[in-house]
Amino acid sequence: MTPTSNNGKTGISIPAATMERLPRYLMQLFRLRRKNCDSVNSQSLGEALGLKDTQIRKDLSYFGVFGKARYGYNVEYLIKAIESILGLTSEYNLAIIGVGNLGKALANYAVQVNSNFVLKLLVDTNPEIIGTTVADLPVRSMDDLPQLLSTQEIHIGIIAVPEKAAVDVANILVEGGVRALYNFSQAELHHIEGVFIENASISYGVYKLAHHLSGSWPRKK
Amino acid sequence: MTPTSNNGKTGISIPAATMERLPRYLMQLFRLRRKNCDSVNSQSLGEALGLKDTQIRKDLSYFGVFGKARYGYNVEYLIKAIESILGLTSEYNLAIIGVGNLGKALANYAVQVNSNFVLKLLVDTNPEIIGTTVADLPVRSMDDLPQLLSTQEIHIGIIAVPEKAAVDVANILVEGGVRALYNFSQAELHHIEGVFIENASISYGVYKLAHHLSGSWPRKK
DNA sequence: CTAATTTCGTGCATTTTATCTCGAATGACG
DNA sequence: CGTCATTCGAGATAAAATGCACGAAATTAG
Ligand SMILES: NC(=O)c1ccc[n+]([C@@H]2O[C@H](COP(=O)([O-])OP(=O)(O)OC[C@H]3O[C@@H](n4cnc5c(N)ncnc54)[C@H](O)[C@@H]3O)[C@@H](O)[C@H]2O)c1
Ligand SMILES: NC(=O)c1ccc[n+]([C@@H]2O[C@H](COP(=O)([O-])OP(=O)(O)OC[C@H]3O[C@@H](n4cnc5c(N)ncnc54)[C@H](O)[C@@H]3O)[C@@H](O)[C@H]2O)c1
Repeated sequence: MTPTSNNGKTGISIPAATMERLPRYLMQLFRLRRKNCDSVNSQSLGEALGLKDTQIRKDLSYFGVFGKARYGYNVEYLIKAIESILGLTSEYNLAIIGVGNLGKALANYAVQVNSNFVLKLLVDTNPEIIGTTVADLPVRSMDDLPQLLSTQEIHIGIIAVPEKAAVDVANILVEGGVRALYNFSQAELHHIEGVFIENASISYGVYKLAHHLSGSWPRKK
Repeated sequence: MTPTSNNGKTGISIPAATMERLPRYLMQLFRLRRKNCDSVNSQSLGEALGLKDTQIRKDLSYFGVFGKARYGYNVEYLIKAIESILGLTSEYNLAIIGVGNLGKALANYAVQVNSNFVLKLLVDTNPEIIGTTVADLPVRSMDDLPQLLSTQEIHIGIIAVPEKAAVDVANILVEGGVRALYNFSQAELHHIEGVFIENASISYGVYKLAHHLSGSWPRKK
């Protein structure tokens, strides 16, 4: 059976909460692979992620049988399976708009995360930044962006510009055919038909920590 | 009644999901304040955040009565109320360890987010970075960190160093009395008794977008 | 003043999610 | 080769979260 098959469970809708957890499983599996672990059981995987073992088994069971009794899950196989479920079978081309501090950090980070994400384009307006090389890519001018988008397909546009420029940048990307935006600016990007927008929110974590320090944040088991 | 009071609902435990949403409400309220909106109703707040209006009313009702019929919620008052619930009444001192690209971005960002977070300390090991000024603060040497932590109280330690240095940095911070860590490195920080650890996860968002592009991510209504 | 209308707050039904439980499969070991 | 311990898979059950529906409060209009 291929990792993608659903083990005959057609029609069953996967809980959204399960889908949200899959990337976390994947990251932990990558860590295990780096440590040369061949297999992992639901209990230790759960401990690493702060989840109950039954939670993990149930999540994975929605997609078919991946584990073996008395052994657990094969790390490599499970990585392939989850990548397949998440649609990481094909490559995704990334463009980062705004190569300031955050843009640079993201550019360097993007190449590490997963080989399915390929950084293709870095764009800025600042003449001092245009032409420099970041993460082995030249920074291009914002003026050329529409033309660049017509030449190569960009799947995900990462917006790392100041708040007031974000909406304009988003529009240019969408006009150029980009269907998924990852917005790091504080701007509020309104919903655009047919475009998936994900907002990064580094501040939420700080709020959580503050609340923890101030009293008792309700613990998730 | 003060915004902190619980309207007589003592003993009722607040759903974890509600607590997770409060920071999002707060961010949206900040946006509205910047646009000089005085009031907002549950419906428009819900639309902006992709939530049902009833969800928002229910969440807020756990903490008491904040709204008025036919008017909605006073933005300023609701900000104060949520800040109070989240423990943002006192100030929190931040230290950023690792002033590379990400550290710099976070330093500049931290000062914008909320005046309750005060960036106090920037630390690095690189001699070329030590002594430079970022976000109006001098970058100090990592060697001095233990001493610096004994001089001033740091509430939240933000870790923006390479993966292999992260565990050491975490230990030094904890030994220096820091009780909350915000980890941006890919390292897995094991649970430390009495310390709250929050892991940033920029990659999850990209996985989500990839899955969306590859098929149909289960929509949250 | 009264009626119409908006929008809140909340009890309760529904839906979704997490956890418990246990049979079955697997491999270790004598 | 049979027994035993372990770990999975998944149905049943419990818990949590969501969303509906309606009464109450507040504002506007006539
Ligand atoms: N979401 C988060 O958690 C988080 C964290 C840090 C920073 N940020 C945000 O990310 C953004 C960037 O932060 P930064 O620290 O890198 O700022 P920065 O000023 O260092 O970088 C912004 C870059 O965008 C470029 N730029 C400006 N207008 C542009 C345009 N119209 N098109 C293309 N490029 C343009 C600038 O030349 C600059 O290089 C800010 O909005 C900041 O608030 C968000
Ligand atoms: N979580 C995310 O989404 C995300 C995004 C981008 C980067 N990152 C991670 O953040 C980290 C930093 O990224 P970056 O792009 O800023 O890298 P960078 O190399 O530009 O910066 C790292 C800085 O840490 C300093 N440093 C190294 N060892 C140190 C130590 N022991 N004590 C103090 N400082 C030390 C270095 O001198 C350097 O200035 C990396 O681990 C990267 O993977 C995470």
